Amino acid sequence: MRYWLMKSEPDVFSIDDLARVGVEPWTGVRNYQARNFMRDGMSEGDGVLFYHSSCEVPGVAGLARVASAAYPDPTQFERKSEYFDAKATHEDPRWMLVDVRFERKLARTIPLVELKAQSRLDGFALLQRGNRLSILPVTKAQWNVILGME
DNA sequence: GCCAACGTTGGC
DNA sequence: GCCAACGTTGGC
Repeated sequence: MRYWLMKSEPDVFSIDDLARVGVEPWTGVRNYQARNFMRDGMSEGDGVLFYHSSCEVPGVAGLARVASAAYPDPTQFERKSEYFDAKATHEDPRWMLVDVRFERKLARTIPLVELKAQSRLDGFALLQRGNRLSILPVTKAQWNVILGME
């Protein structure tokens, strides 16, 4: 089993939204590296840190699980979608996604500033310079450190 | 294949 | 709102 961090802007889709729907297809990823993590790295049952970005207190807000293998993101074929991609075809889909299942909210959001201050998280992909990826790998050790900060 | 221009992300 | 970082696009 592997571990991941997935970013979401809570104004758009928060951990509470995930709690409400239960399972959410992770549509709209349009970055190749992030796509490759979903397509080549993720397996059903993997652990997910649900991260709130671009908000008052950015940080890890909850836990989720990968709930499917990767499959083509249907929004790439929807002409009216903001995620439409004219170069994608059903025969040769360009964008993939996984389903994400709510597990639980953390007792508190663990703020980015605290993650940065935790020396045991040196090397954590989220904290590396200029990182903008919306999906990142997390080691088991990093996972345990972060949950220990709850 | 290079690289300038442009767009997006996301913290602050 | 600013700006650093960096991915993508497209001309050449």
